[in-house]
Amino acid sequence: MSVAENIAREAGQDFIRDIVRADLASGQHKTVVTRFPPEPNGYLHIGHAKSICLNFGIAEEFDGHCNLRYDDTNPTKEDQEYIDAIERDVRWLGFDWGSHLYHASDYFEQLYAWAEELIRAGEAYIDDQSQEQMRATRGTLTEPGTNSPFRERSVEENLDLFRRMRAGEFPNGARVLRAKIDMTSGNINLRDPVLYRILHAEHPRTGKAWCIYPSYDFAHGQSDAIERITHSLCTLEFEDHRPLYNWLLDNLPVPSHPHQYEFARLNLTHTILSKRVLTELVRGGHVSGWDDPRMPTLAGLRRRGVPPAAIREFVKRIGVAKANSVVDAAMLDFAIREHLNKIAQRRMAVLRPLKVVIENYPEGKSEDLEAVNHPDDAAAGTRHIRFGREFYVERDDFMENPPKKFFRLSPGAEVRLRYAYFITCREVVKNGAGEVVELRCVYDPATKGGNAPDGRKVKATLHWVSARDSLPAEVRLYNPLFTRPDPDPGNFAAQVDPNALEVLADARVEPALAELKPGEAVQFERQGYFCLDPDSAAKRLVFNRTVGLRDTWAKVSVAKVAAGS
RNA sequence: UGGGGCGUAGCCAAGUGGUAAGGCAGCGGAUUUUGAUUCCGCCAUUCGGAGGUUCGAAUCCUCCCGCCCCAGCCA
Repeated sequence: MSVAENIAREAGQDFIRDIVRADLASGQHKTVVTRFPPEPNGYLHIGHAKSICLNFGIAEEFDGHCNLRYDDTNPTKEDQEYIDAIERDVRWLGFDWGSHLYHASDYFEQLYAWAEELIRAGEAYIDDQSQEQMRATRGTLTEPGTNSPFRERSVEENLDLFRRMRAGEFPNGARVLRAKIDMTSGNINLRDPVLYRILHAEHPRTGKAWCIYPSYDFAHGQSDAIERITHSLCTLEFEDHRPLYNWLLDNLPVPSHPHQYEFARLNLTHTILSKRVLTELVRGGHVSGWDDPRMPTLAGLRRRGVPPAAIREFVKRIGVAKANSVVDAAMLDFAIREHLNKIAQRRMAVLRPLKVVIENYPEGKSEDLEAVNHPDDAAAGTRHIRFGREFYVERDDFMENPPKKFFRLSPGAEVRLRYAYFITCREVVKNGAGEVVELRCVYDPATKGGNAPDGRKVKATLHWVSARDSLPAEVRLYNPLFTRPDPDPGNFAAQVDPNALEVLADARVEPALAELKPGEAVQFERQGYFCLDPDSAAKRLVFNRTVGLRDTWAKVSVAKVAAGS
């Protein structure tokens, strides 16, 4: 097997790659050219990641190239902010369009010329009907439409009107250019679709040069043809547009005839992948912004600490097919953990501190202990952590009246402090309200490092931080934006989980964390993977939880509560 | 009810006439100074349903059922 074949096989099998492979094998195409064509009207989300990985991935695997093309045909919805964000996010995901950056707006002049040709050929006409009239004469899903009274205008009149539309003589909505196809077609896209509309709006790139703009259908296929795209990949809802896509390419003197193929868009449980909804989430203040770590946007995932490689791996695992589906968010979590487990160094941090005093540890004494940075990677080295008489453990690691199978601290129980000593809880100190505020314990000096010379075992190892040397920090925990796995896009606001963000303001972390670099992933042992949030400052560390560790105990304890034990 | 698609395990998904890959989740068990990781094992006699063709059908044919998309001068 050749290297290229190996790579292609590695890349996985899906019906689109099968088509590409077949086209290359048959000589139908010598090279493959794809494109990722976002409209700059919002931020990219993980659904786009599927498309990006598909388009750029295929180009890479088959030694072709992929264009980044902005489908910027509707200036009323587009913005430079989105253009910048899209480039940043595609790059971050790990893809490079090289010099192949294009815009549908680059082709406005050519598109206009083709529209005139269509008019000259008698294949398009100017319709003066109002939007309401057009809707009324378009027919319904089951009834055919009827021809516009303006359908038989002369070529001369159509040309004159179209030029005057361009010249700005008419207000928005006064007239449109329509293709003359078939008002009785079962496919509504073929019932004389609108090709150009009047929009007196400033375009982020062409400014005020135009007041008429091509529709998606008139721009997309021709842009593909201009760029000599070989495989134009889009989502299922465009299947009905393919006949129109082909009609236009067949009726215009385009330089190439690309083919459109459709695949199912990504859906994920516990979130909504719709630009409309995400935009409303931001504008309605339900989240802090497009990069809120609860958002499924690439910017949000990045801020949460999700590595781009994990997203690419996730996309690879979910495959590409035509069946509508909803992928379990647990699959994304798995891909994130899998990657982070390999690269993240381990540190100790106590999210909800509970003070512990070792009564038989000399007052004022302290010692340095060695801790490994990564259990499976000796090259990651070690660091020193300071142990003393007083430190903090996780509140959840202590229970005064533990249920069966609770291995952690409780009165009389002995546990290991990671890298330090075995300790036994002797006394529980409570405040006036009856809340546990401190634990008085004793340690076994012979267990230094965490092993007992007499071979006795302990069932739990706890993480901890020194009371004197640890640093205060804020830790932000993120849960799914929606509690229910299948939130309703029509009623999303009411379904946003108010507890999706949980802020722990009094966490304590080991001093080494002060050196963590922005964007660097770290594992807080026994808790999960974290990263520094941009809100973090030298005096005030702020961490985001990217994803928690698998937690078998949490499942067991929840089951116990449910069972009433 | 017109047109276009899609139904393989709880979820994603291979499979294209030769006797149901893989992953996630789940469940057991081993190892473990993270209840993590790792490792091992289990998890569809059946492919939306019913007929038919065939030595042989998830794959071919017929009918039926279910789900998704389309009636923007959005993309």
